[in-house]
Amino acid sequence: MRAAPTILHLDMDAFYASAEQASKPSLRGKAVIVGGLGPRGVVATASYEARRFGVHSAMPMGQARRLAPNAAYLVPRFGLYRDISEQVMALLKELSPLVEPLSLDEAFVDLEAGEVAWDTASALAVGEKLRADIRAVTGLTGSVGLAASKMLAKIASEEAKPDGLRLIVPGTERELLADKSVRILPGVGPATGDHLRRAGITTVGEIAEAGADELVRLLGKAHGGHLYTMALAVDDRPVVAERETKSVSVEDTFDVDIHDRVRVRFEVDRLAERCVARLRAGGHSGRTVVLKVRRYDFSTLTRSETLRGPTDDPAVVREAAARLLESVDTTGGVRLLGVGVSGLADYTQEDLFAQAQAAEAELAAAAAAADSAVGSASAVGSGDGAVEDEGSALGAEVAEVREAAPAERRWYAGHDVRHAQFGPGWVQGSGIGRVTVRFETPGSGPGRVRTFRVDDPLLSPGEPLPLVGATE
DNA sequence: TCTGGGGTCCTATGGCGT
DNA sequence: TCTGACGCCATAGGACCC
Repeated sequence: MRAAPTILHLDMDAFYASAEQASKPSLRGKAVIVGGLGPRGVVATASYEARRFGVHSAMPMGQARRLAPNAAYLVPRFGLYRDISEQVMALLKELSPLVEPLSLDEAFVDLEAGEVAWDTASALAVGEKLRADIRAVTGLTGSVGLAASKMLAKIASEEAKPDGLRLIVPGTERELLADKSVRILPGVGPATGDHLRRAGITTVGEIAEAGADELVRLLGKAHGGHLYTMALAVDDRPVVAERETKSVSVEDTFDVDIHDRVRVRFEVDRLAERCVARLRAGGHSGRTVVLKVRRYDFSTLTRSETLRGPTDDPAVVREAAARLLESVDTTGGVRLLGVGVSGLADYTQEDLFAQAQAAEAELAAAAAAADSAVGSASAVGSGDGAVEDEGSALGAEVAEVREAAPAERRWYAGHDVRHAQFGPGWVQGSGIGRVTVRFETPGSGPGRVRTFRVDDPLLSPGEPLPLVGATE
């Protein structure tokens, strides 16, 4: 660990909610909750005004609505957040080549590698200037933590929130950590926290007192050992700029459980297509296909299959996922389905060759399996045979469902729209054939609300407007 | 109105080759 | 030839993070 507090952690304050408040003047100073609005949605971000009602991230939306019935509820607009995030990351890259993004709203920066800070005074100056720059460029606030290691910089930014800066002076770390809950250490979640509590350990200081052996005994070699060193405030993890993607996955939770086997199969097909689209967009191919199923009772299981070579062929992934689905009991209903690909490889000609071979082999194997299945089914006559027969009928029925995809126009709460007469605004709510729009822009004052029919021809979806005046 | 979506890492287990 | 130790890989699950 270094001697000077030259690792910076930036955490944007209530990022999604703040971005929405910045683009919607009428929401400034109000409780804003961003998240999934369906019956099974959860809160992604709550504005600080909403947190006063007890609303927080990961809370079921229904509970949030009970706590804060008058808050504004919005669907996330990742495109907007990504644009803002890129502006912020660009500012960080001006400080140092070593920038490690953790998510859209968080990153570590190695200030020493950027030669912009070498001691407490210079680090503080860089941190304050960064906060000012972020505000000037994006109109949003971020909190900055400065310390001699990643762990402590992150703890510092957490304590600085909202809209603050905190520096942990090297040498004071252990003393500072001693009385804090074990939950502030990275890697200690609800399960590990409970585990430690049952062993009589609730503070970071108690971890340090317990000793390395005891921690390893309690939590295993890797986790226990790591936690013990963290508790001593020892953290040598470097800031890593480029991290390679290890897997790509997509998943959907359904508003109501799916029971129909045909529908389940159809959704798995769609997820496989989406997964491969993302895989290809990232220039990847992968060898292992993973199917994830969450059942009606929230029990979750995964099944995976490793192919002979990496693929980015939708048909290959779809078929592998379908085979995996065969081994899962879905009676009782399915709440969530997911398809992922791991074992990623860079796309190369060799991969292409291996993929073609693997696809052929898989097809041949599948054909052989189908033959033998049909054979044994007809031999049995009934019972198991009925299940297998349904399998062969699935393909045709799935194709039919795919044709019948409805293309109804949806107005999502919070999304930008444009009205031919009234100009730019955003969807405040919709239902019963009506959509309510508030006409305002980031630079305007709070705007007026008007209601239209959902099929009003003058109303069209719009693009997010820049938060900081592009016109001025 | 119970519990999202996209990831990472670790552990246990079992097969297989040496 | 049998057996054990060992390492590697595939698979499944769980914890954690934002």
